[in-house]
Amino acid sequence: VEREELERRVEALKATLQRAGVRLTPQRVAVLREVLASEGHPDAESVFRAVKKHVPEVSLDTVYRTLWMLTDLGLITTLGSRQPRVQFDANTRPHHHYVCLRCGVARDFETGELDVARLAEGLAGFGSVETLHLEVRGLCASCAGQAG
Amino acid sequence: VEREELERRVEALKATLQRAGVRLTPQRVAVLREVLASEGHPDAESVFRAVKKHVPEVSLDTVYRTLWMLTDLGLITTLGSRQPRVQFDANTRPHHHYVCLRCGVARDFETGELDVARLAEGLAGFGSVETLHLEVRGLCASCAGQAG
DNA sequence: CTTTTTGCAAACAATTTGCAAAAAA
DNA sequence: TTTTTTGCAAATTGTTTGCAAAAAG
Repeated sequence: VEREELERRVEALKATLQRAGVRLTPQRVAVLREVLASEGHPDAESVFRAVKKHVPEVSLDTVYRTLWMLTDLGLITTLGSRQPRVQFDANTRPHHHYVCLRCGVARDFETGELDVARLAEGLAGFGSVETLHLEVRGLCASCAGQAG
Repeated sequence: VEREELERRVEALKATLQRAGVRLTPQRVAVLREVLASEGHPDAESVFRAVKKHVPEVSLDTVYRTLWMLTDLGLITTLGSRQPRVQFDANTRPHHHYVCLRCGVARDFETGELDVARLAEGLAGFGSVETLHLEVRGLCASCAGQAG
């Protein structure tokens, strides 16, 4: 991401946040600039380190708060499931998971959609392909029935 | 899973473990029976509660140790990535992740393999489909280059 | 008997929270 | 000047670890 394009995205995000009624503090602007500038998939700590270079008095919890706020607004996402505990799975057949965004329940399903061989071919430049994990998230029937 | 089929699986697993040189303590047998019996995707705590009914003196850390041992042997798996920290992602385009099993580096990729509409159709019984997250795990080129 | 495994209690690491002071609107 | 946000420090939560006693082979 080149500097000019980055600034364009920062300004766009700032506008979106203001429209959402979010106060633009220097800390928040610094955090969002760093996430947008990050090539990879930074954790809170590394965003924190990057932000501190420009706003030395920032605290780690503000970085967390800002990152989750951006996530809640759908402006960034997180890798992996957001379940706080490890979940084990004794199903040894190849399968995938449907996870409810509200109650967290996870159900197994199988699909013929994924051609492992074709995927592995496309990803050959990255490395070997050992396993595939498809997670579909949505509102489960039971949760959809309740208000919300 | 009916009782008879369950016992068959328990015995099969016990045999596998012995072949792997693992000592069959009552705690371990109870843990593996509970994981096999579990319909869903239990966390360590709920396996712990179930095991305690039969082996009251069992401790939570033994449950963890046993579950991870089964995982290491490839006999069960875990849901979600096993990264200890949340990773944020500012890439707003629909994309998927290739994650290295050794170094944990995550790279984005896109694919035309997944037909969201068709998937949503197949999963209609579970609930709505909001997002898809495909995670491919393997050994990245850089890690494959090193010994191991 | 020798080696591994257990239960306990304490340690850990990532993340979250309560709150008074500081900053935004 | 009213409301939100911050930084700090302490709390919380899920998981792991060191160790002496107990159990497995």
